[in-house]
Amino acid sequence: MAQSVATWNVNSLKVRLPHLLEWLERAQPDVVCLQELKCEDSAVPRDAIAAAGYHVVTHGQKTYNGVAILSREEARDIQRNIPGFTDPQSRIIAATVGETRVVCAYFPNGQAVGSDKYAYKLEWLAALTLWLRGELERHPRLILTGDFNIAPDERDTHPDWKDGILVSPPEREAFRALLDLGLGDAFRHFEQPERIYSWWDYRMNAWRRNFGLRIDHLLVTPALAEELASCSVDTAPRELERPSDHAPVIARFL
DNA sequence: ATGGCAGATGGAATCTGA
Repeated sequence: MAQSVATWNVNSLKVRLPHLLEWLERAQPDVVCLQELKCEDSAVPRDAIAAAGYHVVTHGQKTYNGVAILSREEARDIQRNIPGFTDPQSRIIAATVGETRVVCAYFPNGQAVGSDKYAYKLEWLAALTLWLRGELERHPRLILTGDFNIAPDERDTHPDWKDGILVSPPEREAFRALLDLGLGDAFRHFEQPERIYSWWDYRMNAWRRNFGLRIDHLLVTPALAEELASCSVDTAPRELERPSDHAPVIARFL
């Protein structure tokens, strides 16, 4: 099986490619789920990814969204977006790697509580949950990972973070509904230091103040939870020049 | 401190992100 699975919202695959390649070399993940490629499938730098030792499957989109799964072992049974949920935005790609079903997701942001985009976010979350209920019956070894755009509870926000989008009760209830399907938060499977986040706004000197949110997650079924060895945020890439505003999160298995 | 940043598009100003 995969020994490690990571997620990283790269905020433009084109701009972040050097960071990605450097990180693959250092962290040596077996599976990497990427979000916000911001490019079409035809613009994915496949040669550079192959040279780094990874297969890649993508569900790209021009300008916004776009997701990919990189894997040491070739991915199979690839699915794009949620069946039966018509969505012009490329937010999901799922595939099987080894014995593990990997669902890579870029959850909608929602913009502001009460907005049209917020309504879309909640509809999308409901469709995702309904779909996953069936997927979990077929795949005892499943990992749902990506940029959830939800900070699950107060531990996942800087103490000064006020209410609003990403932390509203309906969003947190939707996150809870995913856990209620039988999934566990890999990060919370372990004792963790306080104030660990995965995203920091480019503005406000947020990174230097650690004014962040933990919104990038890996949720696993019990069969995978039993094999978890660690789960941590790797903040090193956030220190680089022209960083993504998200840091990669990686789960390692026994 | 919720802005003032960053990326894409297109070739300036606007949209989106979170």
